[in-house]
Amino acid sequence: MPELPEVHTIITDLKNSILGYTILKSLASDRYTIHPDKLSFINGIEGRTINNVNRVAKNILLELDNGRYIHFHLAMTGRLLLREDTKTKDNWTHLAMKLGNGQDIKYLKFTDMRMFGKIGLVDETELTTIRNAHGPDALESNLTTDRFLKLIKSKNSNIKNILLDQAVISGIGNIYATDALFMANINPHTKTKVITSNQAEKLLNAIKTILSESIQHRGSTLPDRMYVDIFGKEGTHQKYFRIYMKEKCPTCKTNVVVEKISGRSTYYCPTCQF
DNA sequence: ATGTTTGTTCCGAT
DNA sequence: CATCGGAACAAACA
Repeated sequence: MPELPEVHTIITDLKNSILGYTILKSLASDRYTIHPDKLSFINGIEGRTINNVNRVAKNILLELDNGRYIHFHLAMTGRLLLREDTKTKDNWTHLAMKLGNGQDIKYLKFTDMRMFGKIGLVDETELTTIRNAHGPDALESNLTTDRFLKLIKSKNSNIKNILLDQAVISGIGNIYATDALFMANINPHTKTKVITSNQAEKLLNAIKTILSESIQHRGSTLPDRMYVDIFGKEGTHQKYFRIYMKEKCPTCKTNVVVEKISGRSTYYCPTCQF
């Protein structure tokens, strides 16, 4: 699924494409769970204008002119697609919205093959709940090494798990956690309690560097093409993966170890990461 | 057929 | 009561 850079790309493109557009009509599938329910969702969004688009962790929020927000989470296989007309048939479409600004018409669709994602209409209180469920954003400028160190030591687990825990620090997923640990020369099994301040600084820098690079590359699209931007185009950061999906360490050519950590494929170099 | 998959949440064990 | 780790959620592909 989309991690922070992919969601960031979607948010940026949406801001440039649909601000000031009104939701003229919407069509929702019966197979998908919509919060609070399909009818109140549709009644709550039709006729409303989109005033802003924001990201909270990997959540996408469209701010409406009635103080409420359309909430999307793409999970593993969700997509938001913006179409100029209705000719394109997109598989697994669970919500389609007709948008207009008095001049032109656009169609915004939410599709999700595996249906782990979320569609909802939330108020300010519910948005606060979503915000409070997440730790600081990985790219937040006031996230210092000291604060990062305290955060990762707040739980007793291995560093790979902690990086994926959105309640600790938000925005990082399996791919970027894997690459950041390689860049910081930290073995993914390392318990956070033994991580030093120097290691934390190096890791935080690696996280910020990798996420920023990926944003420059408009995110990563894996061979299954599950992530594409709102125009249906692939990202290019997969060309710049450091160790994710690699067979040999790019630094020392040792065979990369692939193993599951908490059910997620983790790649690391047994020589360079300790 | 079996094993994969970019995420999150819930439930059981400790 | 808090914390941790694995299973489950569902579908397509190799």
